[in-house]
Amino acid sequence: MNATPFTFASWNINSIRARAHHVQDWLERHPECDLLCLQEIKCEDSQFPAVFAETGLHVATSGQKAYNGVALIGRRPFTVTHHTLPGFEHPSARYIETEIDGITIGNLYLPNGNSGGEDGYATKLAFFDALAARARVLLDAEKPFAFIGDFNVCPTSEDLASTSLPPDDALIRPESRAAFRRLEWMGLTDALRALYPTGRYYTFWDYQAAAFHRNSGLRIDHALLSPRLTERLKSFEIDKDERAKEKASDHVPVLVTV
DNA sequence: ATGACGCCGGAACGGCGA
Repeated sequence: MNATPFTFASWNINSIRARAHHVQDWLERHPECDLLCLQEIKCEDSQFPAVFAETGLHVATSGQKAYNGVALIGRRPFTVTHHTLPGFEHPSARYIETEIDGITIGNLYLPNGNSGGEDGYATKLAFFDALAARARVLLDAEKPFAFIGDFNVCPTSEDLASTSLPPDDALIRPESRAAFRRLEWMGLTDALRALYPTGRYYTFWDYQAAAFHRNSGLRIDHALLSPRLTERLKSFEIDKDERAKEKASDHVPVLVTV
């Protein structure tokens, strides 16, 4: 087994151009983070702030205009294996995958599923189907891997403040939770719950109605680990302090160390 | 409480987010 710790993190940044300084500051305060997975960069590849590459970091993006978009920022060079999720044909930039230090990491931004009616919701389930198919491929190859990012699902009733969502919201619909559980049944492990089986942990607080002040949050940013990576799991942290900052994203960073 | 807040595009305010 690899004795050197490896730390990877996920952060839905809600526009990288609006919050590049937060990411820079955060990376300076977290030298242990080898790879940062960003979601909702909300810009095209060419608009991603140059400051990261200019300061010696390694950047890969799967961007698009105005909406969605994912990116990887690494301390060391890495290889991008996929810029889209195989089998997910919808033209939104929601997945980028790398292999680094022998670990495959899929950085994902799942559709919210509340807009676009039943078609919009079907797109969310279609992403889950493609993700399960990708998991099958990686499991069969016996790769140590992780899916990390904004899953836009609260897996159980313990993963949201009781008044934060209406009962038919796409983040808590039974089909959404079943799709998440299906990945667990395939053998993937919800890294936070492996270490903290019970208790309320949130990664998102709405901008509205003083949600952070009231701790009316959601746990929707997750890391699902393959069996071989789960054996190596050392810690899972939620950087809640980031939410209290001026001009914060509505999501906070989560860190996994193996 | 189809609202609040905050991003984007494009230069006002609708679309989208969760």
